[in-house]
Amino acid sequence: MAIGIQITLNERLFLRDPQNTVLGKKIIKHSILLIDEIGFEAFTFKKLAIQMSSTEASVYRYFENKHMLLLYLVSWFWEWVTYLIDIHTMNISDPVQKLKIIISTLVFASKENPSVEYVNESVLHRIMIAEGAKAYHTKAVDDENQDGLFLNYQHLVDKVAQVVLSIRPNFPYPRTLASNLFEMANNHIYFALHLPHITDVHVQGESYDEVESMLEYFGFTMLGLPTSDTR
Amino acid sequence: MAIGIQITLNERLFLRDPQNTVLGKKIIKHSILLIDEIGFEAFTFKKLAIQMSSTEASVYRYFENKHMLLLYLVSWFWEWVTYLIDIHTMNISDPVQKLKIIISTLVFASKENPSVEYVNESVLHRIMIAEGAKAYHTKAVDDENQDGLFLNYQHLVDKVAQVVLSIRPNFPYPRTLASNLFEMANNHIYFALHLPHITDVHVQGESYDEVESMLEYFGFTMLGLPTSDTR
DNA sequence: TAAGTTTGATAGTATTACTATCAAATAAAT
DNA sequence: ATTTATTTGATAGTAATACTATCAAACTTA
Repeated sequence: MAIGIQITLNERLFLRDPQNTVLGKKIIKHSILLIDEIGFEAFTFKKLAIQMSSTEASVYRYFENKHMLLLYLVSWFWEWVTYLIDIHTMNISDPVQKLKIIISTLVFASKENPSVEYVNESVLHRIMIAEGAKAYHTKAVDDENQDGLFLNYQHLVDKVAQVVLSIRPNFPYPRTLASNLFEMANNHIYFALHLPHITDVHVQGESYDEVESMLEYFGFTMLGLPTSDTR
Repeated sequence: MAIGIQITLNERLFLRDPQNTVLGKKIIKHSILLIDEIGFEAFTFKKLAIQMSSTEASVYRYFENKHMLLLYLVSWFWEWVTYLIDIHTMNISDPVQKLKIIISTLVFASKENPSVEYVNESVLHRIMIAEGAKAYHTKAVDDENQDGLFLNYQHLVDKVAQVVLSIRPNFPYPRTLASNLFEMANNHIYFALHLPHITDVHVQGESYDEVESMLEYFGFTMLGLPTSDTR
């Protein structure tokens, strides 16, 4: 009797809904762990099947290929972040406060733990940071976009853009700012860990405080808001 | 008697320097065209060999694998952008003007045509936009960074960060701003072309004027500079 | 308890990602 | 001008990847 949040995803992402079956959930669970461990390039359905004591054919009954599985995980993540943002900003009316909460939710997505026992959100967050960009950098983007496979991300960007506009109705680039905050969040955690020369922030373990301050500084400065900077 | 700019790259990027031989240059030339055409995932050394009327084995004598070839192209691109920025800012002393030139160089990299006959810069720019991020999103980043395979990009970020600091000596995130401008430039061209919902800019053909204005707006606003916005 | 659905087991194919070998062509050195 | 060295092409081969197909066993639902 898990509380179970509702994560509704585009049906074209999968051949058979993994959320409906034991095997499906096992696929999600182990794919997250395995992609994190060996990286998306080295990840194969064969290896996944072995690790979860199933067979390649069974995995192929749920996902067309590993790219679709990645797309599924990415959509799941954005849907989940949307959910977190919604519950955290539910009773907040001040849009500036909302933006602050959005930023901290984004950065600390890994810390939250909803009752979806087959998804390790902390590991999924790492996958998003390391592999997320690959979901939309393919020759099939246009078709996939046509099929609505990126709607979750689009809606989230939309939502944040609305907050931006309610802070500064004349801000000329609300979606750009919104998506940039998302991209920066993941990028600069990655840079801090692997290419420290091209960022100024540091992370130790899963403490992303400096990333949060940095995003607030960028977002707030862009909107002409005072930056607290008390850190 | 080509004028021939000097593009010096880390020797670990290749097994044999492609710039030194006819076959090497052919590999660079055709790999750029083929990656652009079919995408990096579908690109193989076999297909490349066929397209350039050579053999798989010959290509493998120059590059360890296609990932190293991509790394080579990415390094080449950043080295070339660095060169362009250097010649364009050579006689400019005002750092604000310098930043402006950096941004426009970045965005219009595809338009410039130095005398490197085997590199189609316009197509390479497209590859950077579509595939560039894959160069550093791998499990081997740390080793490759250790080997200095990302130094070109790092140095360029460094250079821009210095300009940022000469405009605002106390700006807390000079490298972050610099790398973000680079990432945004490519990302938002890509978004405009493929995921228009998550950006505000538009591009038609290879006209990136709106991207340039947007980057100026972001960069200048972050540094507390007036934005011209006359467009 | 019969019918339907899902999974496992196994097999098979085309392609990918290489490595190895050797002869032919080309370039460099004497 | 000819030996020597280097580069390329041609071919072959192997292990892994990315699938598809088939059929029986297990499990669920009616």
